[in-house]
Amino acid sequence: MENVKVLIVDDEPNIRDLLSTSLRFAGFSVHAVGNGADAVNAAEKGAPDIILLDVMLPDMNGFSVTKKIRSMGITAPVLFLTARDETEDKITGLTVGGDDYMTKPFSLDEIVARIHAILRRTKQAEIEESVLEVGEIKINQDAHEVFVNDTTVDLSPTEYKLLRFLMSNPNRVLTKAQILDHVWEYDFNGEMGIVESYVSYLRKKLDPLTSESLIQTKRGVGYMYKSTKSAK
Amino acid sequence: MENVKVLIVDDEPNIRDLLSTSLRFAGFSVHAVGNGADAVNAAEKGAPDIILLDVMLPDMNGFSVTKKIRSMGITAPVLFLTARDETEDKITGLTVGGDDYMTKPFSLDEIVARIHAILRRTKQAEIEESVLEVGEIKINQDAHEVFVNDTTVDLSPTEYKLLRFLMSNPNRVLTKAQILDHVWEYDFNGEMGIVESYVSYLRKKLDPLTSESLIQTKRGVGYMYKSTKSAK
DNA sequence: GCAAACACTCAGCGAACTCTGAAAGATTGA
DNA sequence: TCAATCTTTCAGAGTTCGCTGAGTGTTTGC
Repeated sequence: MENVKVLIVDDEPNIRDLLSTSLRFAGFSVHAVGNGADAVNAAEKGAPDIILLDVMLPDMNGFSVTKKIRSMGITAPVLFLTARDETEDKITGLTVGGDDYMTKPFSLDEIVARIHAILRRTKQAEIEESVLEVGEIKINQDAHEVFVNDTTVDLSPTEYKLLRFLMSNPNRVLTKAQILDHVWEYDFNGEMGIVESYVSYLRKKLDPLTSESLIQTKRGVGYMYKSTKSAK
Repeated sequence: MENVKVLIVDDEPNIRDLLSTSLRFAGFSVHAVGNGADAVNAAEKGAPDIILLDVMLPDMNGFSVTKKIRSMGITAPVLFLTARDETEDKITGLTVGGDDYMTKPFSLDEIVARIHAILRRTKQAEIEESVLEVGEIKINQDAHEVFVNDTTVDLSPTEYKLLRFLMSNPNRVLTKAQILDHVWEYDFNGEMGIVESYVSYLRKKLDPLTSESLIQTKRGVGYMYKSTKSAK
């Protein structure tokens, strides 16, 4: 999946930085701009594979940007970023074809997952796997389904995101701060105690079905999802 | 991994010196500045591989510095240094991408370990190994796990740090003062007796599993981790 | 509009950890 | 050999850390 080019369009520098840093680290090639005109320009010159587009821009709205881009023959899918209170129909009107949308504030892990999902859908002949299987647990990311030894487990959205983040970093200690930054929305400013709570919830649901406790506590450091099979 | 350039940004001269000396000794190429403006400048000119950045600076805070640096296209990971009591609220969003944070006061060994971890994560195609194996003992630094002849050993955080420090200087006598300076936080003002205590704890856990006592006492001098097998 | 599910906070308990001091043991030099 | 010094070990006080259940407010689905 190497060398996927992402174009980020958002007028808030904070969000732009957050996304740039985060997606670059996730292995994407990133270009970020702050308004619609630049976006059209960058889309033409940069040939992005996917576009993250804020719906509310200073010069033109996301709908106009998309229309302009599409009229130029650019078919890259668009992931719209929209405030939670935008009207439902306005959003649905935007998401045609391979497009999708996310409401602000989002969590970084979720954004990465969504991008992968979109790329998977558009470039269908893809090596990318939507199933994440580590140890005894299997996650179907398309269906948001979790299986422990082929038994279905019901998880709340937050529990699901937490588990997915832990499982995508097996055998590596993740600090509560890292977990908070990736799983919770970027403007969350509560305490880290919530991570403990959700780990507790997860264990209560998962442990009865597994042979050993899969989420380990590393006191003073953080948590680790353990997979005995093939370290690395 | 040679010739890694570290940029240190802290307004307290004591900390700056402490870090400079210590990191230089650890094999890094170091440049240190005392305020945000100089930091931005040095980041541009010096092309550092990693930046140690105090969150509280006289002229601008660490986030502004990061933002400015990132907007200049510099992607070097940042290790934030922050006071322990400003953690909770200010820490959110810090561990994005390859970035990380440490609370003051820190221990020097921990800082070095953290820098290595970050470099390992960011430059993924790296020779750097997260596994430290000397003699019969093996440490997986990602998982914070210790094995003696493939048997897991549970260590407390301090025991772990002490062992790691000893193992990273095999066949070399370390004085109690050195150990205190590297393993304990820099403002620790207790007695050296604590080193003796923790060596004792370590031996009690490790010796039953090894063929010979691995931590040797050099009376009147200090301690040494012995490795019969070709050091280095 | 109601009930169920969910997100989050908080406080209390128990366990783990850090550190100190003191006693017992080992080593050294005279 | 003896005394002084250094080292080891241990018990215990004080603290921190993590887990969990109870409770509140919010969202979701019927």
